[in-house]
Amino acid sequence: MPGYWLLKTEPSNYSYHDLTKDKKTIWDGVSNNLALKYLRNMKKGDLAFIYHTGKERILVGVAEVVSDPYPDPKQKDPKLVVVDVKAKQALPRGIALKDIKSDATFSDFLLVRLPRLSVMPVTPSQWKRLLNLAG
DNA sequence: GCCAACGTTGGC
DNA sequence: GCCAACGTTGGC
Repeated sequence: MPGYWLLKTEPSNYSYHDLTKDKKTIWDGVSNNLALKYLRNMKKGDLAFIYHTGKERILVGVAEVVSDPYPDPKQKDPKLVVVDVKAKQALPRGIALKDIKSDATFSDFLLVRLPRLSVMPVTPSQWKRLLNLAG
């Protein structure tokens, strides 16, 4: 069974659209310790929601993790890991942050609990419910 | 544009 | 090793 994750990105820097265009990218730039810990727990074949921060605040698509975590080749510090991700599917209907926040089911969701975390796990039941909401 | 929450830095 | 000051993130 694959693990489920959520990856945040600022769309003016790198959007889900960019990922669909690139097909595949290196998910780098993560420096927060907790976020790095989660990154290190990823494995090839896991799935991740892509969330747009900033003006959009919408869950936009699903990506597949296509590598195990490895040290960022552009960094000297081996703790700074990255993974390769590939666009899988844009969500038919994006899910706005406010809809997630107003849903009591998601009161434990880390996206709500820790607003500044950029990489986080998603439980299977959260994953399923979000997919349902997305159509 | 503001500010709360959190992380990081640096003086002690 | 503590903690005040500062910087950054991201929602509002």
